[in-house]
Amino acid sequence: MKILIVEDDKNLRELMLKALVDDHYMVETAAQVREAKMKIDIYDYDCILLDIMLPDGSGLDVLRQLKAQRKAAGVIIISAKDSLEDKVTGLDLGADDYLTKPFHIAELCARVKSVFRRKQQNGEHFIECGNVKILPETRQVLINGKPMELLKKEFDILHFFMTRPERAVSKGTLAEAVWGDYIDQADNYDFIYAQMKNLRKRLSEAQADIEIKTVHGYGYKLEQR
Amino acid sequence: MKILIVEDDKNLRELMLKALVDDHYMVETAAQVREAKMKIDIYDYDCILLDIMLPDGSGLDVLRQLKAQRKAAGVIIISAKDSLEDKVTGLDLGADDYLTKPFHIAELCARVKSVFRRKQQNGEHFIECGNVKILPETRQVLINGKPMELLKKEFDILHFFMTRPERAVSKGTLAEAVWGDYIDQADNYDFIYAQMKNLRKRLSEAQADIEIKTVHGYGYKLEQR
DNA sequence: ATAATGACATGAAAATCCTCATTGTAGAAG
DNA sequence: CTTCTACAATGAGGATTTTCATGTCATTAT
Repeated sequence: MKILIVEDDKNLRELMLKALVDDHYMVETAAQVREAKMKIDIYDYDCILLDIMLPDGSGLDVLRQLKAQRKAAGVIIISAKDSLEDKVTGLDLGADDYLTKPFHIAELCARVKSVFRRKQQNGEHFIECGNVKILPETRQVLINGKPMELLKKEFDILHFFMTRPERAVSKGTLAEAVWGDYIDQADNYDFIYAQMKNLRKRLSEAQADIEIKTVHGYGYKLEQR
Repeated sequence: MKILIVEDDKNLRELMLKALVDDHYMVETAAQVREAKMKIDIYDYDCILLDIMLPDGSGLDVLRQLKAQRKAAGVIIISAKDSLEDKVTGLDLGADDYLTKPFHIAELCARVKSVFRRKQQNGEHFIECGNVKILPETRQVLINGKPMELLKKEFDILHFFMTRPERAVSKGTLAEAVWGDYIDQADNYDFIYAQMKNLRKRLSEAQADIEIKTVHGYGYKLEQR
């Protein structure tokens, strides 16, 4: 159970950190929007505690990136005073809960626990992009609601790109994510080309309105038409 | 870069936690021998900060388990007063550095950094068991110094067991580690049986003095003859 | 002890995945 | 605009991995 705390106030951050570590979560922290975005990009968190007023921007931007990347993390928004506006925008953007400063640490722990509880129950996780929907749990793919067959690696690759739609990804990153660590500094990427060809064929045959475009000299990028 | 802090003094633990988190490491903590052993069993850390005097036993036991499991984590021993005995035993057991309480947090950070530096340089990581030696970086296997060929999955499986010699491992755990998350609650384990057969054949043909025995109703276990 | 049941092993067949040789294409340089 | 070069796509073949059908072994019950 991995949590990211995004909070610029050092004292509060450490207070939260301590409480959650004591509750046996794996916790990381970020003090700024920039740092938070970077970490979210790299790691998958289960829950994010998100302050809105940050020195270099609004926490809501972090939330936007999170949703754009289709990350499944639960989000608890934390904001000074009860700025109704932020609360509404936050919940609109898909936050799971809202906590107003100041708050009791026990209250925080309870909210975190309940986010996890809800995440456990709603087993209907899915990722959608255009007319393509995938269900990671069962490794199923639906196009316009019709199921379509993908082989293991094909699914892994599609899943990878649907997590990062519209973003260019290098072949090295893709290889590491789908094939594992030991392949990272590969001398040739023929195995990617081969899988790409098959996956693209399947997507086009199934009339998906998404497409994996190549970024010459770099990698690939999933685009919606 | 993942660090585990094993320290029973709450204040010191949090001080260390804070400093290392600020240095952008991923940090987890344990207050007891029991907790530390559990976490080491499950996760792979790059560095472990290990207090010796703990409420439920000696930190040296944690170190022993670590080495028995052939984990690659660097270890910095932390001990009250400079008990020369613990220091010697610790370094004997393969600790990388030694720090005496009380110490400056800056000193700790410097030591951690240097452990990582050394780990980067020494590229000669290997795991050995009986007359079998494997080099994870290059995915090579040597038996009595003679190289032997293993296929990808075979290597992954052998590597997995050499990390946990003499310990029984369930098929579910093996599957999760070698094949990935989505396979965990598999309905049948034929794919394991198949790989097991091939790996065993190769090991016996190459005259390895290790053997993967089956633990009926549970899984497998690597034994040295 | 023997039979019955579930767990594991085995060899062969099938499916999947990767490699290779070849062809096509984008971008840079002339 | 043409040529050159590196990168990417393709199809076929080969290698690896998984599945399947069957046989063997361990454990429990009879």
